[in-house]
Amino acid sequence: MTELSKTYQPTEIEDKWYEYWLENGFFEAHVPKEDEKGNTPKKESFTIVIPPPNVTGVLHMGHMLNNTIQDILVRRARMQGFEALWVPGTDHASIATEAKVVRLLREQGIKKSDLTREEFLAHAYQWKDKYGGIILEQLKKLGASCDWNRTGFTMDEGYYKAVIRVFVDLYKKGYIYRSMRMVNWDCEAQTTISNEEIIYKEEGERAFLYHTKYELEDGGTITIATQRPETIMGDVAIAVNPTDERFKHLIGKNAIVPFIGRKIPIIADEYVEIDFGTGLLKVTPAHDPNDYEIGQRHNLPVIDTINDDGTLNDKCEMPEMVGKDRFEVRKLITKKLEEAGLLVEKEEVVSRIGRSERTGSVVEPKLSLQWFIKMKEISATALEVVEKNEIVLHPAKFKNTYRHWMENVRDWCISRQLWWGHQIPAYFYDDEDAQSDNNFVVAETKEEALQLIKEKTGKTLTENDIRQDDDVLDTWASSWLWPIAVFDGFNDKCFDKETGKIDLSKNKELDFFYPTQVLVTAPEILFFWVARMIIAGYEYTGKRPFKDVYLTGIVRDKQGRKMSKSLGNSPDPLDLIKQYGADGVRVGMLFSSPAGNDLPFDEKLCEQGSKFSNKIWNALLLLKSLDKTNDAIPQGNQVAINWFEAKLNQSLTEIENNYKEYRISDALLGVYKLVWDEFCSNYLEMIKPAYGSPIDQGTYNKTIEFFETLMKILHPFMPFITEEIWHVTKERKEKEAIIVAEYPKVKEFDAAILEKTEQIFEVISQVGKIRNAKSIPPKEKLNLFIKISNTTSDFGFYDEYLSLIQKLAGVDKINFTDKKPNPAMSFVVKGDEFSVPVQINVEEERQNLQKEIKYTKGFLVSVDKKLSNERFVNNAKPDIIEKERQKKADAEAKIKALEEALLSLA
RNA sequence: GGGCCUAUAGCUCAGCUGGUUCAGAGCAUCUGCCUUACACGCAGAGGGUCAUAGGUUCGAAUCCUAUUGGGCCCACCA
Repeated sequence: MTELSKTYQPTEIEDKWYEYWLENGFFEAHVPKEDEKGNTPKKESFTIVIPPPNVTGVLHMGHMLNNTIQDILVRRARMQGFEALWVPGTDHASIATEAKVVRLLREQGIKKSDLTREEFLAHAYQWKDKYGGIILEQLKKLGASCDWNRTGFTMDEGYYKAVIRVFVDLYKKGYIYRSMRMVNWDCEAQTTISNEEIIYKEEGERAFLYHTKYELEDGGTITIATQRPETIMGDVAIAVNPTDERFKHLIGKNAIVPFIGRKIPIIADEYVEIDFGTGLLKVTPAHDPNDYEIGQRHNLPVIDTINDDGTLNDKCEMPEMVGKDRFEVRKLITKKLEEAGLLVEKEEVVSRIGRSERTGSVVEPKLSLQWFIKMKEISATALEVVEKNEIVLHPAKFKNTYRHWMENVRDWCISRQLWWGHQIPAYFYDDEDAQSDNNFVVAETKEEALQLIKEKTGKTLTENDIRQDDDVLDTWASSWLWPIAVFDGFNDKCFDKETGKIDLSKNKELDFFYPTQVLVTAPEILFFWVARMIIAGYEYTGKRPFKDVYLTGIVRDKQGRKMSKSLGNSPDPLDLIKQYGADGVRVGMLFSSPAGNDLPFDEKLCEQGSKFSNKIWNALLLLKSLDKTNDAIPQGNQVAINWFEAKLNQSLTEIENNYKEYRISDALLGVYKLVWDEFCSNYLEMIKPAYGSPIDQGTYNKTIEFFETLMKILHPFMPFITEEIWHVTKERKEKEAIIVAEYPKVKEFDAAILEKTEQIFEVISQVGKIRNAKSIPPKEKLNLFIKISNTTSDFGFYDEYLSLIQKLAGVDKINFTDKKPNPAMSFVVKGDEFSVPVQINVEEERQNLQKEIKYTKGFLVSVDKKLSNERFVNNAKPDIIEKERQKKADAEAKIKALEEALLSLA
């Protein structure tokens, strides 16, 4: 055996064991094979799919927390005998990645607009291959026991196919439709931009509210306020709040658009705020998202007066404005209004104006045709199963949030004007007959598309005649299939080409590993991702995708700020691992991390974690240093063994309960206390022989057994150090590793032993206090006198504990007596009086005793009062009344003992 | 603006269906100790009228109402 280091040195050990686990295939999971008789072994699966990090991502503290929790759960399941699988992978993250690639290309002097789609994608893939796997490599340092053979990516060939197949399927089922929607248009770059690419100035920007007069058809005028007079020509209505007394009489009348003379109705709509502006809103559906919705509600026409480049078109009916930029037109119109005496007021306001991140130009809301999924019907089950706890959210408070969202679910816009992603499988053809926007078909491939067009129109076209939709799908429209698609869930075997039906029951992998057990993710994507996975899960498998959802919190810095790259307040996880060891960091993060609560991160927690590693290491050093004898187990050790056996099982019961409720932090704290306080501080001190003395083999064996059990319980939290210790305590056979060792099962325990021993610990602790108070050094042995005055106890009670009391309290002699020594300090435990002869200040001692008597008497009075209250006795449950009676008896015994002690002082 | 959550020691949190063994834990703080596994340690101590105001009850940190503070999600102001 090599020499063990004085303190725990994680780095080498971690690399060694991770390598060992990989080599032995311990992370791999397989569908159980049939034997010759055709029987499959009974083994249940336990599956977790990783929330795939963005390919753009670098490991941050949020990942650390999230993946540590997953690793804990999967390691424990593995030890419990499940076929445990943790599937890793990454998400293509269309918006984030495309933005990154665009930026990188720009730095190289390449404009996206100069590239073809194919060229751009080639760059993007290059980028993905270079950086996409970094985060997974980093996870290995953390100890993540993923089955790396199964690493997935949302744009893998099979996955891509799955996404397209599902799109086609949903389209056929009538869930997907096209509709107009406002997008954010960058007039300069001539492209749509996502919400994430819009920047707002923190303090807002100066703008004007133009109060403008409109004439009424029946005479008279009204004044509306607008920030965008250049859109007046697109007005189709004036809206007022239906409860606004000032304008009620106008509803149903017509107003006249200035300059062009169009008659537009005055309508009532709740959206209008009475107090804002003049309370009258001009409705321009083509140029404002809210106006568009009002227009939809009231069946208003849409007049789009602005071109893609931001200039006005002829729809504005003012020839002199056509071709001029919208901002120039704003000035011109304002001037015209002024000249015509229609501009009542130019009010200065501060407004949030969205600008394109790429060009800085003001974002123009623009109507365009987008793809949507109808959500109401398809999501009904997803709401129900969470309501009925078939899928359980942890913590449960998120159920409310989930319900609210699902009850108000809106149709999901799934098209994005990007290139990096799954290109929408819709194919357009020229059709001079087609009036509407119906000149397309949806199909998995071009060939199928041509076939469908033939069926639809009777025309035979070639590939060159059709054009695939340029847009790609929203990232979530691919990741919502993650728990299914990672098992190649939508492969050709599960697809009937004839009928076009998807039947996933034919997939053996899926059949075994799905549904997964638990999803560990952040609450902010509860709707984006979790809800949609539930929807897709039921739609395609008829089963829930997971049983439990563990929602982690956000990792924050000490000042409570979210950790982010831009703030630079996030420590590098790999540095932390180097410094504190992976085990230390894992444990450190979980110390303060209840489900759903934010984690205020402090490196001190990691330090605490590494100290814990060291503590465990030292317990090992102690055990390894002992010589053994063949002596019988002495009584004191036997008592210690019996006690720890019970304590272990008591703690394990609590730990298991915490796991059941996904209270991982509490489970960890339970293990921590069991190892540190109960095993190290109590048990080892009880059985530890004097320096240089050997230990009997029986106690030693039992102790190693305990230690190993503790290591098993600890393994999911601290995989590396436990594996190391496992191999140091004993010679192990090949593949006999703790990672696949059997997890301890909860056993019954003797509560009476625990109670009795607690009482002894109390005595030892009280003696320690006297020692502390009198500054008596540990080496100096004390005398202890026990005066039994309680009927519930007798001298025999202490017999088997005498040697332990002597050892742990540093007591030389224990004397049973009915008279206490004088002078001495005393204390009372369960009615028995203990005294240690020391010099005392009689007056001080008397005051202490009197104080305690007074307190206990006060306590007794309150109990008595309660017991003599008829309404209490009549209303309270019997067991509670019994408890009160017990309290009364205990208090009375204590008072008696204390009073005797007080008397003997004199 | 709509909805939801939350308020307990300096910090992070437990406290399940109301009952003074429920006022707790870990960390931090303070005081002793180099007692041969561990000073990355050991032994102790202090610290909260359970946000505020009402109410229900024999009894409330625990249930109800209001107020105030904190957080989250969604929608975002012509």
